[in-house]
Amino acid sequence: MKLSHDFYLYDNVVAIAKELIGKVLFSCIDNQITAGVIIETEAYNGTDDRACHAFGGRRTPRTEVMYHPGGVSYVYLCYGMHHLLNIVTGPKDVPQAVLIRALKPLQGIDIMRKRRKDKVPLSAGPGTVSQALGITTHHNGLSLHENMLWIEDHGILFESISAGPRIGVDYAGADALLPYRFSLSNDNS
DNA sequence: GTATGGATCCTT
DNA sequence: AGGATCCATACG
Repeated sequence: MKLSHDFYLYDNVVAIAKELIGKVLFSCIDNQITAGVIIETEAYNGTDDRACHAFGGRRTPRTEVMYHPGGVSYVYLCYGMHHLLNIVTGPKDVPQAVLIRALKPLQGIDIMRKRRKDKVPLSAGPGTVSQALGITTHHNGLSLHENMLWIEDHGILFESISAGPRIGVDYAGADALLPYRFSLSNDNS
């Protein structure tokens, strides 16, 4: 079943980023259901996090959705060509989000391969995750309690989850070193 | 209005 | 190791 409102509203994006490892992300786009187990995430922790788009309270048309109550999508274009999928968390007006960086494909794998044009990896790396699921900026601001994009708890537990610095945020100075990236420690592929 | 650079991916 | 590729943002 879908994760509850409370799961997303908890005011601790780092804890949520870790808890999302092992949950199952679904999309139903163009009448095609695809899903995968979340195996890598990163937390972006509000106005005090230099790596966060909402650092310093920046509120623009792009970042607006991060200020919504948790439980909606935040999709934006990176490097002019990659759509990156984030999950907004925390209370209203607290701009926190979790970047989904990698999935273990679970359902609709043929569809995912087709969307990826048979390239590998199928869904490891934030740009490829969105592509495999059919996510674009058109899917920004979707509620995860509806039937286009949602996350379920299938009771999957992993023995050890490792934390480390986030990828590609060197510009964030000391904040780039924070252990806000979570992934599986050992290969369970 | 212009300028700048990025939460990346893919091929060499 | 480097090119692709273009929007969002910041600045004037």
